[in-house]
Amino acid sequence: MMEEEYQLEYFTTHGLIRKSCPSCGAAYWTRDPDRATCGDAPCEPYAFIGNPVFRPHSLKEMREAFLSFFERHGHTRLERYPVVARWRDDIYLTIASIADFQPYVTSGVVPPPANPLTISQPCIRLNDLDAVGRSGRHLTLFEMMAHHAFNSLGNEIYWKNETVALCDEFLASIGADLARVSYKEHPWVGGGNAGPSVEVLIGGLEVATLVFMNLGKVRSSDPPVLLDGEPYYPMTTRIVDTGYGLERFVWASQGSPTIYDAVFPEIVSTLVKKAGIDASLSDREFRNILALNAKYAGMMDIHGTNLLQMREKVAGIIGVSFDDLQRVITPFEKLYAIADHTRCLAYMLGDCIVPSNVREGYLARLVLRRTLRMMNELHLDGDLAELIEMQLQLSGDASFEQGLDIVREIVDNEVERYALTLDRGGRIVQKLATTYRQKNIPIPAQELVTLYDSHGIPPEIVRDVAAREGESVEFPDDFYSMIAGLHSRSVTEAENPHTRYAERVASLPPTQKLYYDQPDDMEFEAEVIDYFDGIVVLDRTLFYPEGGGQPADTGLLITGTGMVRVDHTIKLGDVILHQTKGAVINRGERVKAKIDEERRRSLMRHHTATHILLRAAKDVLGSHIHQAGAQKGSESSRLDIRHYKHITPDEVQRIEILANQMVMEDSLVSIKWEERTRAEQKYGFELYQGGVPPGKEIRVVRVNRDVEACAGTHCRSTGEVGPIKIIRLEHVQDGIERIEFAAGSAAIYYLQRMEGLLNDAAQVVSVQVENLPAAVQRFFTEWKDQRKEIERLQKKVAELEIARLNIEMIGDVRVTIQCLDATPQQLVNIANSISGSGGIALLASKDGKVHVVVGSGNTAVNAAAIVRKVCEILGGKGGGSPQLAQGTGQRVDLLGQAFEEGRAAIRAGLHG
RNA sequence: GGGCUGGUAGAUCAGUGGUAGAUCGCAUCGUUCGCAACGAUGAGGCCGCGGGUUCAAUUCCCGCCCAGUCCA
Repeated sequence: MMEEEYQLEYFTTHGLIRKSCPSCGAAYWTRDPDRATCGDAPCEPYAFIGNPVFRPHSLKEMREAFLSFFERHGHTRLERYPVVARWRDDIYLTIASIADFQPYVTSGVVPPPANPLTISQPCIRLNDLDAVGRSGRHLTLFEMMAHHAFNSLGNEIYWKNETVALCDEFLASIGADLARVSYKEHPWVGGGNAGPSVEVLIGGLEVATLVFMNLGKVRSSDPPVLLDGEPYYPMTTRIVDTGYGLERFVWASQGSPTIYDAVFPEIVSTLVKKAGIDASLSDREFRNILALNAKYAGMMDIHGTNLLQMREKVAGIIGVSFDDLQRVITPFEKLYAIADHTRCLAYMLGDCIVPSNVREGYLARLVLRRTLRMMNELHLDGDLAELIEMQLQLSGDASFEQGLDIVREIVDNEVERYALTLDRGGRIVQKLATTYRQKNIPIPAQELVTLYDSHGIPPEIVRDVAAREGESVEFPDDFYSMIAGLHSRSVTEAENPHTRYAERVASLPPTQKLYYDQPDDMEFEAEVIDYFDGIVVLDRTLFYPEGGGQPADTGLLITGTGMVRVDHTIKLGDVILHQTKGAVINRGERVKAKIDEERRRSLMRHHTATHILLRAAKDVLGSHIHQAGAQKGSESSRLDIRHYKHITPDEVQRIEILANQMVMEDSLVSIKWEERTRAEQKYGFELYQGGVPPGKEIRVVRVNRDVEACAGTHCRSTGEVGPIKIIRLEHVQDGIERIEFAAGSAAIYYLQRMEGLLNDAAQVVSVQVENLPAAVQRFFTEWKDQRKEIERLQKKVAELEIARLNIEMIGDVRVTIQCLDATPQQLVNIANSISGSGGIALLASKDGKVHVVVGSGNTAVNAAAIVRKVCEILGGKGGGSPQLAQGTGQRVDLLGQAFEEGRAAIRAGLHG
């Protein structure tokens, strides 16, 4: 980045000079001619610890100081956005204040909600998860205080000089000595944009970054600037993107050993007490170690793997043994991490994330389980829900949508689930440990992979459990890459089969979309603009193209010479393609068109019903209910929602009743195009249920109390929807429940079909429908009882049969060879009874074919061998154990001969 | 959406191509003033559902359902 970008008039007129840091080489601006380094870690240790650089502020005081300062200086204060970036489909969590305004405001498509503006935006970043609690400064959730100015041609707000001036003035307003502040030059690149930026440093701490976004990836006539080898071009919109770390300001204002002590003193002290380490805090030496560690830990670049090296270094610097440092620090690290994680979870859950194994829900679960593990390691009794609730209240943030009771329920749910997983895991590991101890080898790495991949048991836990069983574990360093290898597969991307038409379609004028203005019309006339591969392009159409979960319309085109069927309609850019079968159509021809009315009306009913059901589900289940997908059909439709447990039958009924009440209220459905930012402010991000539509304006559909951005066709009023019947519930995947339903006539058909099934079933057992459950229950019980009775009787019969059997003695062994009138099961019973007392039985029964059973109580005679021989003669097969064997054969007529062979074989066995 | 693991008695799980098992729990009896413990006896199973292979399937194969888990 060019040096002149940083030659600000403000710097030169306010006595700042440009210096170069001997440690890192970076250029920086300072008022202090004697300053030695740039002032950033690791060039300089934290100087503010024990020696604050601002007047003491609490979190709340600092936030207010910032926002009101910028309000006084012409900025409009904005409410924070949710930590889940629901207005974007490229990221799950809000990672910076500027993320609130991407992509449409930053690209200039949509005007900003205010200009200039100020905001304190809670952001979540999980990429340094391992450093949280250890480094003394990392957080999963932090508030990025910001002032933004969006400059465009003809609308210049302010640029670099004013930004730095505001920064200086704000720092001074909270008590900073400006002589200690340095501005470090630092070219910024991120998310397809770039520009010069300065880092604001004081007391060794970077407290803010001022970014001047003026480069983008959109090609222009200006020469490109190369950054990291990538070309960037000047933009017409230039954005002041500042980020002031609220927590860092608070920390620097208090000079506490770690950021955690400054930011959540209440939680930290609660946890210290709970963990029973409050006594050691009064020990001076102990405190000293903590403070020194904090001071130098900040200088180290922490990434999980080299933590131990870092610790050794710190131990060396502050002059204690590695083990002492480790012993003192470890519990505090965990405790700090818990303090941080619970606040992160409070915002995640408060902003309605549902923990699950997908998307942002997975991230919430990740943080939650990590917190539980650390609580467990510190032997913290007490429930997580309580801590999170405490964080929610301490935050003083009134904008959480989720109710406390549901947050508690979700957390308790997750805690219980994790306990179950670990419990189950513990048993599996125990079993494995026993197996491998017997073999006298350690548990192999492959087993660890299976345990983690299939059962979610992390190897650390396997090691612990195995150790308790006195068994060691083979824990390879590349464990997680082994896992990654298991899952690395090329993702086959679904290709839109119509993109090959893109070039041809690009030259065509946009199709006029009649279906929006005339949702009730089903017939129209139009001119054929183009015709190729059976695809008809019209100048205007009522055919709704597939999109937003609503299937395409079908229908007829009537030409001068005949009729053509439209099977499918799709949208490609601004052009709508009608896919046809049948006759050839000529360009320029006028056609009459007719949509399949019943189908379309049913689709509209189902679509409007989807909105109603979503609202009803939200009312019944809680404000975390979001649409996770939907598919409309003309027979039935599906609505997938995010929810943390299974919907109960009782809840289904309540949702159904509520939905139908909204239908009966027969309120008008209102549809209007609104400017994006305005709509977001008016209705919130609940608007985006079926994905985030592009563009400056969005189509806002209001159905009763539900308001969504939606491009589909809808009924005029809720009354037109007709009855809504939930058909079935399905658990699609963790955290997502599917509601399948029918609306209008489809609902009636469904009810009729169900009624028919009930009637048929009732008729079979000859009872009234009302009595069906009781009758079926009775029959089932009776059937079970009778089965048992039959079994008992068969045993009895077998006993009687045995008494009547012909017994011949071969040597001193009792042998029975006989054909009986009995079931195969009975034969088995009899044979068993005889072999049980040392005898040998060769039994058969005839029913079309011959069943043969041999029981042998004598080791000299192998029952299976006898059966094989006998069945072979009978033209069949058989086998079994030496004690009992069975088989069949077709040749009933050869039974006598078969018996003789059998007798010979038994005799041979006994005499052999 | 894809991969993997599992589904057997009320619970936890063995097991097997040829008569379904263990432990705990439960019931009854015994021992005891009573309880725990102990001893004896017993009840309790569509071996998830549906197909296929086989003389024979709880067991092998395919599909589905349910639960769990990892990765997108």
